[in-house]
Amino acid sequence: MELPKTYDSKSAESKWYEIWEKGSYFKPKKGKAGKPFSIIMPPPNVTGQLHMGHALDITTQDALIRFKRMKGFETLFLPGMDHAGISTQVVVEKKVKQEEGKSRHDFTREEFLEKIWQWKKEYGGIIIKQQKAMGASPDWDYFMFTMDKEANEAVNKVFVSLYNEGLIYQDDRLVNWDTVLQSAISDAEVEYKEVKGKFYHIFYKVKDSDIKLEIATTRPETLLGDTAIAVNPNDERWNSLIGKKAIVPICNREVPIIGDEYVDMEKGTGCLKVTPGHDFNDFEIGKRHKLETINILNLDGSLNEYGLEWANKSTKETRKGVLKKLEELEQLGDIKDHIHQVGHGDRSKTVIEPILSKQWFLNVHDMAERAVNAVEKDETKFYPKGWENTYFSWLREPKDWCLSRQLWWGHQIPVFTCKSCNKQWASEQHPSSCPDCSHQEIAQDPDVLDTWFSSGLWPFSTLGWPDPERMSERKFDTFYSTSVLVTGFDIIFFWVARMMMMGLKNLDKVPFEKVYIHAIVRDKEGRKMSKSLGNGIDPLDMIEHYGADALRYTLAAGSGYNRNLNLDSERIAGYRNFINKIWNAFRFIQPFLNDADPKLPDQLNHHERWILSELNMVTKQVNESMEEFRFDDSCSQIYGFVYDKFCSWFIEVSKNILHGDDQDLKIQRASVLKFSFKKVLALLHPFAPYITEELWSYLKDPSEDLLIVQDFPEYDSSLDFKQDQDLMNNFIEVITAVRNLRANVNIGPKEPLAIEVFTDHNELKQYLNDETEALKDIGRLKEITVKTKGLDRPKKSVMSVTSFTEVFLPLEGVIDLNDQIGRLEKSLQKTEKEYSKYANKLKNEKFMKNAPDEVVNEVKQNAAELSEKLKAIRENLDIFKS
RNA sequence: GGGCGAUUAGCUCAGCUGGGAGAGCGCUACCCUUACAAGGUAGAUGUCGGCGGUUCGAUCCCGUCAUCGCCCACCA
Repeated sequence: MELPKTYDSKSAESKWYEIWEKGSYFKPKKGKAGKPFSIIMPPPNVTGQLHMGHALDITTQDALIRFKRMKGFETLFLPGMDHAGISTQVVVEKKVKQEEGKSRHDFTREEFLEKIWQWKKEYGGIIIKQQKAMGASPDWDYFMFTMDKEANEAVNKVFVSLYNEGLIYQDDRLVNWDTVLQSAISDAEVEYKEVKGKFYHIFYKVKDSDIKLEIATTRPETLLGDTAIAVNPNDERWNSLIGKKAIVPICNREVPIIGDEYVDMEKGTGCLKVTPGHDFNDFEIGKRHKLETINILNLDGSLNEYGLEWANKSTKETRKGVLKKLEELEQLGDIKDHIHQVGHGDRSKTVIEPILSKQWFLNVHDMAERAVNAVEKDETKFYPKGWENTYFSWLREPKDWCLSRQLWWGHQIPVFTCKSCNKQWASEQHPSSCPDCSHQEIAQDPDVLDTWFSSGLWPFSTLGWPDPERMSERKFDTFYSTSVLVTGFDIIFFWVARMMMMGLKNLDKVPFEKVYIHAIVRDKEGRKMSKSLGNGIDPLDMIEHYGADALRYTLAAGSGYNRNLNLDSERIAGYRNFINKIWNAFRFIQPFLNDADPKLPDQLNHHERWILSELNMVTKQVNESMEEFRFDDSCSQIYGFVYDKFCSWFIEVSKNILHGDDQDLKIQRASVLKFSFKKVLALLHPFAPYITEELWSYLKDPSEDLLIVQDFPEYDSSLDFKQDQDLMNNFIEVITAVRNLRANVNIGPKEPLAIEVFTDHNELKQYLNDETEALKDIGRLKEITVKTKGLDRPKKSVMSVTSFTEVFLPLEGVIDLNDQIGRLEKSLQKTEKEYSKYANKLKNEKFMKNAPDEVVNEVKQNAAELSEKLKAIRENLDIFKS
């Protein structure tokens, strides 16, 4: 059968994914390791399209899962999807607006929710197909959506228990109000961005006096809600005014002048207007001084009746109007440019207005403390460890979590109020009557919970909690705590911290033993990939062009303990070439497979021991680096082995045997090739599942199952052959020397040469004699003579010196002696420089006294080898010069 | 303002507990050599950000400065 010259990723990908999925290969099964390994996939948004961040998520998680599955762990990779409250509702609102010209308020809540579900059915979850294209191997039967009734059950259960414990409470507070979404959002959802603004200086008159207080503000329109003027009680300039009244311009409100240490005498003018209704700090001052809190805004951000003539106008218009009026009143002072940080909603990108409103809060104080302790005690470990700081920094100063959102799409808050007696209580089930007065008219709180509330429960709600039957079906006891959480650092606060708190609170057990924080994917210039910059690389495009394996390998090779992964599509092309290289290595060995024994032969020669030993080293390193999430190391180890050992040398030195007549040798070599190539495929499989499964199907014995469930290679001490590795390095040096000489004297690669090699290294001499056929083949030589160093050096020749050999290429006709001498002198210089490095150390008494023996010995050995090389070069130079 | 991180070949980055620096891509020259031109062979390139210190020895440890990035806090 003739295989095509290039690997066709598309046909392999669709073929194997279906076989794996239909064959239930993704399902957890008890394996030889006898231990569970579980990863809960961070649920992508139902509105999501696969981007490179997801692709990286999938790649690293799936590599771990496939690795552990092959090692015989009972692996669960649990997929899911997030309802993404705000994003989804916004998407559907936009669609309805476009198609029907209506807003959500033109529908009842039930009607609109029905539209969202309909949207979800039609358009949601495209990302699932995209995850499959990446080759993700989760057990799809475990799939869960955060709005499924099972998830809702968990949400209600947790909410009610926290409510009954008094940790969830309702309060009138200043919250971050998103005027576009018309909902409160949590502190974590506010992004601070630098904005160019202005400092407006305003004069406030002091009542019954001629004094005018100059006050600086960036938001002059908020003066309509001022309820005090504050100065620092230690401020000699103003503290005598404390207790007097000031008059707020325009609205002419009389407000007290108060003293508060919060006021910074250096900042601004040293006087502060206090607006408790629209500033977090002012709100605190207001509480301390029992000030009135005035709300001047409507929920859409426009001014309310306190806005006077600007009622129903935007804050922007109001600001203009207020300034103009102040100018007319001659109460406007300097205006200075000012750069400051302003909070924006991370979804809507609009300026966040602090607004007083009644919201549900969760007191996280104790939960946060436990979450901190668990990490301090290593119950959960971060990789890389540095990210613990980010986690701690948030949890050590926790603010109560604003849980309620004024949206429709989400888990409705399970708090009920009796319309008759006003009793308020929380209940997991929708109650039919009031527990106190039995009245049947009951209202449920209209708000829904922050999306992250249900996400916080994800590690256990997906495993069936709280229903005992479901928990046993889903093997809760086996898989909780989960083994690893893989995610990006941007959601350590949002998600990791919340899962930790919720897991510890509800189950007394951490939700995951390890957290691997991977890099953020950026473009090749290190910029964040974004739609507006147009610098995004679409994973699906890349799969289309280069194949899923190439994309996965690129992402894995770029993933270690780094915080940025700058991705260039050229790198993906590079790894596509690597995948193709594997394909062609297979094309080479394939015709000889029939001769191969399924087992490793008892007899092994130099090169066979060498390749097995190299493979063994790589196997060891890959196993180790995978455990530490150093995918970059794993990938470069395998890459180097495949290219530089297996393809460049082992296949090359095998050609003369495979094309030769010695049947026994042929079988032996074919067996080793097959054995080692199968191991390579297994090592590669976690990163490049498709091509490896494809090639495995040609290589496997009939009794063997698919590669996805084969044993992962393990280190085997009986396959360590150090001496063969050393000798092979010398062998490679000789070949390289020949190629070098050929290039130096401009002899084409096809011209067969005769060479003479001189060496005093007895094992190497034997080795070179054993392998003359290989040498001839690779070096394009017609003859090779191996001799003891010393006499008989050929006269008319060019030569090169390696660690243990002198390689001579005798030349007929005239050779350019000067050229040859020049080359040798260059080599001499280089070697001398290197030698002196070591020689100086050996002369250094302090070094000899202080350095550890092993270092001294190594230096001695290097010096000896270089000294011999120097001697050889000098001798040969003398000959050429004479 | 507080914290974290980075600075190594043209680009992207490795470099584990200190023993004289590596990879991939790119570049140059020569090769369509019977697995692979998505390939092969040979090659060039670094004051390891600056300055001090510890040490026999520093890319690695300490101090300091510079530049860049991120997170948190702060709408006077």
